[in-house]
Amino acid sequence: MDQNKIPQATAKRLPLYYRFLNSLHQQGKNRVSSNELSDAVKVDSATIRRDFSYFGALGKKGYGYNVEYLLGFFRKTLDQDELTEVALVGVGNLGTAFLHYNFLKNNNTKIVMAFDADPDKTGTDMDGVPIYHIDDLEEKIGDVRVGILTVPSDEAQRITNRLSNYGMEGILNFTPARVTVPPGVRVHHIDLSIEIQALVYFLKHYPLNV
Amino acid sequence: MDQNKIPQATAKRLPLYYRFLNSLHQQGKNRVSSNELSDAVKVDSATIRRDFSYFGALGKKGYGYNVEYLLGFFRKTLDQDELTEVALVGVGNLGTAFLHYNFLKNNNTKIVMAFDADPDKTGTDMDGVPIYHIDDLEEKIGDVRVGILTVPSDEAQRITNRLSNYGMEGILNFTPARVTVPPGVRVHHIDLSIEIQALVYFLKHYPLNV
DNA sequence: ATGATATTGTGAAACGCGTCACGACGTATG
DNA sequence: CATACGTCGTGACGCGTTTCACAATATCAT
Repeated sequence: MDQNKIPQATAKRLPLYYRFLNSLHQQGKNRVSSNELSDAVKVDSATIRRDFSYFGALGKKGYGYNVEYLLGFFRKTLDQDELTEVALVGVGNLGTAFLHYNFLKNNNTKIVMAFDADPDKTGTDMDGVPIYHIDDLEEKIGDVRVGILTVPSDEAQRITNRLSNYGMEGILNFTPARVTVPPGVRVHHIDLSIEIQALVYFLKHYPLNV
Repeated sequence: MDQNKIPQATAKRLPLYYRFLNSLHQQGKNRVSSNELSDAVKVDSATIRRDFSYFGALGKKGYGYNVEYLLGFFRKTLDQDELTEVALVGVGNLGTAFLHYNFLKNNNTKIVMAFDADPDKTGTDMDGVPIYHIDDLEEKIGDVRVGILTVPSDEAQRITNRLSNYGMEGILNFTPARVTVPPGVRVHHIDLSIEIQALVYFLKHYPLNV
């Protein structure tokens, strides 16, 4: 587990690099410099070089990085070969957006089932993903260890309890509720309304240097 | 503009505090300590105290914070900023989720118009927000300076160009595309697929200390 | 009143991260 | 082969943020 040394900030950028390297590869490019990459992904080139350097010396001075080599390396590092199954809870608009989103494209995660409380939605498929009733959560969940929470916020804690009681290890919480979980469960919050407010706040108070 | 002194990290937490204080107030609670608050919003209590301290001494030692007083204070601090109007581009599932979301609740931003390329959607209202055709963007946009981008990713750059040509200052980009903008335009990226991959990566490589 | 208890506000230290700047080293060219 | 050039990898620095830890001070109970 020597990857513990990789900074979290770097880890969050890896999928971005991977995705872009893939598209480079498809374009037939087999060489790329940190500067080109920087233009494309909008990350400072020094940051990119430092990020890569955590994995060792992947590039060649005076040349850059070999796209194919880098891709192969990241594929292994990011475990792109093993698929992670994900369950989605709450098939509202946001949940539906996720279901329609093609997570398999350059991606190692797949939504394999969804849950909702609305009987009109349950029993059906959406883009090949079965939608079960929320009452059947425990029965259907199986080995899935990662969940996406897109339910109304007053349901968030209750559903979270059920998920974590059933061995869920990671939850991506899109509700504004700050849920409490037992130790060992990792929750990431994405609070859309806060993101907008933050953008507005920065615009007003932290003008870009132009 | 003395809020320039407030750290960005603090600024991003303010809406969170405000939202939770509101719910405390509705529960009739009139006193809260940084530790209680910490449990609820999952932010270290020392961080909360430091955040509050940027606004002066709001609490009482040995007692905590008076909920009503704190609320009143934040209301002035946050809401004295007038309402910010936002335009949404791309009324797919994700865009629809935003339109249905009540951004006015404890919030100083409001989506006032939306755009889409689908003639079936344009000309109608959604929760009181008019949906115009994307071709009328320049004509309708008016003074709006903040945009939410929920279009297909291969449209992202083109729409971004049109928005920034028309004086847009802030863009919240939900597409995976990393768009290029003129100087002076601020773009925040929220990349849903990266968020999932990051969660999975952390689960595998950064086990929680249990 | 008095002592026990609770909780703030904040210096100071620790941390994580991004950026600069440059030596090292490989490639490209004539 | 020699020289010019390009690009990496990284030591060092600095900034913004979090966390520690505790004096100061208020409350609470008797």
